[in-house]
Amino acid sequence: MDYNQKQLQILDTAERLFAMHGFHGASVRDIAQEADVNIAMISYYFGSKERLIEAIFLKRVMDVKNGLDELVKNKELAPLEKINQLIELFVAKISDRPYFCRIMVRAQATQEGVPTELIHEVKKQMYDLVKKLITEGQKKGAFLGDIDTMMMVNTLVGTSNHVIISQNFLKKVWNQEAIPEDKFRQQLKERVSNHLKKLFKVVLTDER
Amino acid sequence: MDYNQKQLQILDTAERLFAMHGFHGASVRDIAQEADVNIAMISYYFGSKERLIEAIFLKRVMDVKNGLDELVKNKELAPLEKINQLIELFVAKISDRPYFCRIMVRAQATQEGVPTELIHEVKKQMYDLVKKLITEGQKKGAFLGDIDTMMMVNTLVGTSNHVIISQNFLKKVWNQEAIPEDKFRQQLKERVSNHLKKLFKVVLTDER
DNA sequence: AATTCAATTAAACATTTGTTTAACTTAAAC
DNA sequence: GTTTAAGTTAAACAAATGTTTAATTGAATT
Repeated sequence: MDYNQKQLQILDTAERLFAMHGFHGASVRDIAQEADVNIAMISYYFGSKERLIEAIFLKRVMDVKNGLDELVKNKELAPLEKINQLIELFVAKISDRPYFCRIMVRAQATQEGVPTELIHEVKKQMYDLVKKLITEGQKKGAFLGDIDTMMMVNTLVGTSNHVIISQNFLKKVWNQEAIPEDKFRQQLKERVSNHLKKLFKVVLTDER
Repeated sequence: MDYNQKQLQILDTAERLFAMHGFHGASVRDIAQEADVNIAMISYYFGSKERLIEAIFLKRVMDVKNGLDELVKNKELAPLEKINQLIELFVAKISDRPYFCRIMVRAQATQEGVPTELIHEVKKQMYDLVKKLITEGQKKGAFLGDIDTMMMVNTLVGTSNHVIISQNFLKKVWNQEAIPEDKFRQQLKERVSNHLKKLFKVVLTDER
């Protein structure tokens, strides 16, 4: 789907406002005003508010899906290296799109007029990929046998999401309110990435 | 705060509807109708919609806070046992209150007219407690030295929350749609609890 | 029995909501 | 230069929103 400048303004603004105020909390008037377009343009281009958020989901979820697909291609890596790449990719994706991360979390928490099938599809893909990577590692003798794969995915996704959505709190509690926003985000991204890599390593293998 | 029957009806219904549709997605009319009370009773008892959700937060958050306070009292337990108790308590609390868990997750993801200070307060308490428990364990030589405490809390809270809010998805992907809701929830609760206990043990200590 | 005050109600209130309309502009195609 | 169609606009639409009002009920207290 290729969007023109005005459509992109609407999509970006809507993503931000949906993330910060929720689907029903962000009005089309707010979106139109902040995106600097006439209200009617939203219906004109996207049909309705529902279809607008659907467009946002389609745009972003496809991005994640494609990222996962690409990851599968790399064959010659060691099992743990593949896991590490997955962690890095996933953390990077949601760190770079914190607004969409918030929308996703909200969408999972409820049934807020959101394309549930799309979410389930990409989550399923995620689960299947991790399962495959861990099983492969086990067959090669690199990973231990007794592993709750599904819960490991929950830890990966849950930890990453939680760090993103509670950024403001972490900044406060960690006494990092002085440093600039971008720098803090970058630090957080690396820190959660390293944390998860260590976590998976110590759980999946015998080493530290 | 002691509420009468009608107030409790309102609080319970509002909690459920706020969780499922978001703060702005659940109208006071919906709440009044499902709680089987007149609309005006909500303003009469709680003042406004804002103050209604604040009352919900106050009710539930205090519950968690008190639970954490009690936990600190137990002194004679081994370091890992204390961690295990914390995990069990936390998982139990949010498993038994899935609606409020959803509201909390939404509230953290955004700024949806919610008492942010209250949330930050109880989260801070949680962080401080884990920090204390881990530091104690390290001093006693039971825990390893190189541990990212803050990220461990994120993993505990993030994983637990994520499991609760994506229950429906897990049920589907795990092919457990046949078994009754209560049984499934109980299974999930024990599974995530065990998963986190193993995780913390293998990260904090040298054993498995 | 009269008084008092909390509980309860239906109706009304002013805003805000998402969406549509109909007129107008722009610019490319013929 | 005319035609065509997409882009753009302010205004209007009905419906839904949170809150208040004013009247009524109920049951204790005096």
